[in-house]
Amino acid sequence: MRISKEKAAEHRRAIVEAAGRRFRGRGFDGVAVADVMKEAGFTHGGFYNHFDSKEALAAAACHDEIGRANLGLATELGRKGRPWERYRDQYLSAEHRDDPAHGCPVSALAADVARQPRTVQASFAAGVAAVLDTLAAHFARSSRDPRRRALREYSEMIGALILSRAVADADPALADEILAASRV
Amino acid sequence: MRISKEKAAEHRRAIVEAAGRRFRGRGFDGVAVADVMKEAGFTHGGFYNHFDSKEALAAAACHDEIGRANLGLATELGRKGRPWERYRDQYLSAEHRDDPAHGCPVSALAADVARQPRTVQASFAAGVAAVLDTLAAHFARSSRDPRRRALREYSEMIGALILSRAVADADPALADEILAASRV
DNA sequence: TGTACATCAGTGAACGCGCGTTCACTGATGTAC
DNA sequence: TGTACATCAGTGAACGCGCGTTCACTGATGTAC
Repeated sequence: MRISKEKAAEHRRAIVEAAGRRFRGRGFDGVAVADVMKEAGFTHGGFYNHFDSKEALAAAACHDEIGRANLGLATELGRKGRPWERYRDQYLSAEHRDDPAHGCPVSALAADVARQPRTVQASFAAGVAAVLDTLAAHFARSSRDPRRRALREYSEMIGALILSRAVADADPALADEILAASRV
Repeated sequence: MRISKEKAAEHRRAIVEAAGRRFRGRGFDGVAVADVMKEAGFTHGGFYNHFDSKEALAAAACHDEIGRANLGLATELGRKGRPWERYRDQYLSAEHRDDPAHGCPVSALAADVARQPRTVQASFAAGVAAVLDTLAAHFARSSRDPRRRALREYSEMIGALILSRAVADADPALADEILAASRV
C-alpha cells in the first residue's frame, strides 16, 4: 500500500539508523539488507524504493553517523574543564569497546571502509575530515601545532580502541591495558 | 595422486602464505578458500586435506604472519641508531599504506579479527602480545614507563595507518597528513 | 629386496545456504479534471 | 468539493551468484610381509 510522503521519509530515516547500528556492530559485509530492513520494521523487498543499492545505504549511513559523532564531539568540547580528556577517556572505556553497535562509527568502520566502493569511502572521508577539523579547532588555543596534535591524538585513540577490541575476547587483561595506557 | 610427506608439508606452507597475503589484502571475509588455493597453485578441493575449515586457516595464517612480523621488528630494533623511529617511519609510509597485502598483518586485520571466531582471535591476540613485549623490552633502557610507552606508540602507529588507509582513495592529502603527523 | 595393498594429497563436480537484487502484486495517497 | 485514475511504498516469492564444504575418484607414496 502507498504511504504518505512524510511517513516514507520517516521510514527512510529509520532504515539508515538501523543500518548505522548494524554496520557498526558487524561491519558492512556482515550485515544483510534484509537484516537492516527487519531491524527497521519492514520486509526486505521495499528497500529499493529508498536506495539504489546496499552501497548507497552504506554511504548514507556513514554520512549520518559520522555527522552525528562530529556534532557530539563538538558539543562535548564546548564544555568546561578538560573536555577533550574527558571525551577521550570515555571513548577508551571498556563499555565503549564492548558495544561497538552504539559507539563511534569511525573506529568501528575505518578498516572496513578501505575495502568498500568509492562512494562509501568518500562519505566516510568527508566525515573524518570534519571530525579532525573540530578537534584541531579545539587545540588551537592550547597547542603550538594544533593540527598535528589533533591528528596524533585521534590516531592513538582510534588505534587503541581497535587493538583493544581485537584482543578483548582472547586476552581481556591486555585489552584493558591497551585502553588504560592511552587514557589520562 | 598421493604426494610425499615433504611435498605435502611444503604445500601446506604455501597455502598459509598465500592466505596471509590474501587476507591482509582483502580481509578474511573478502577472500574465498578457492582464491587462496588458486594463488598457492592448487584446486580448491584439496584444501580440507590440510585444514579443518577456513577458520583454522585464518588462525594458522595469523600465527605465522604476526610471528614473522614480530621477528622482523625484533631484528630491526637490534640495529644501531634510532631503530624504532626508523621502523615506525617506514611503517607510516605511503608505500606500506598502499600495499596492505605485503604489509603488517596487525593493522591489516585488527578490525576484522574482532568479528572472527575465537580460535582466530586467540591466535591474533597471542601475536600482538608478543609484539608489544618486544617493543616494551626495547624501551626498557630509554623510558621510565617502557610498557606504557610501547602500548601508546603502537596504538598511534596502528591507528594512523588504518585511518590513512580509510581515507586514502577519497582524500589523499588527508591520508598523507595523517601519516606525516605520526612520523619523526 | 621385491611385491601387494592401504593410504591419502590433489582434482573437479556438486550441494546447500545466504545474500543482493528483481518482480508481480496490493491498496492507500496524490493529482488531474 | 468530488470523482477517477495514476503513482508508488511496502510485501513476499523468486532469481542468480558466490562461497564453504563434501564427495567420488585417481594414482603415487608408504607399509606390511
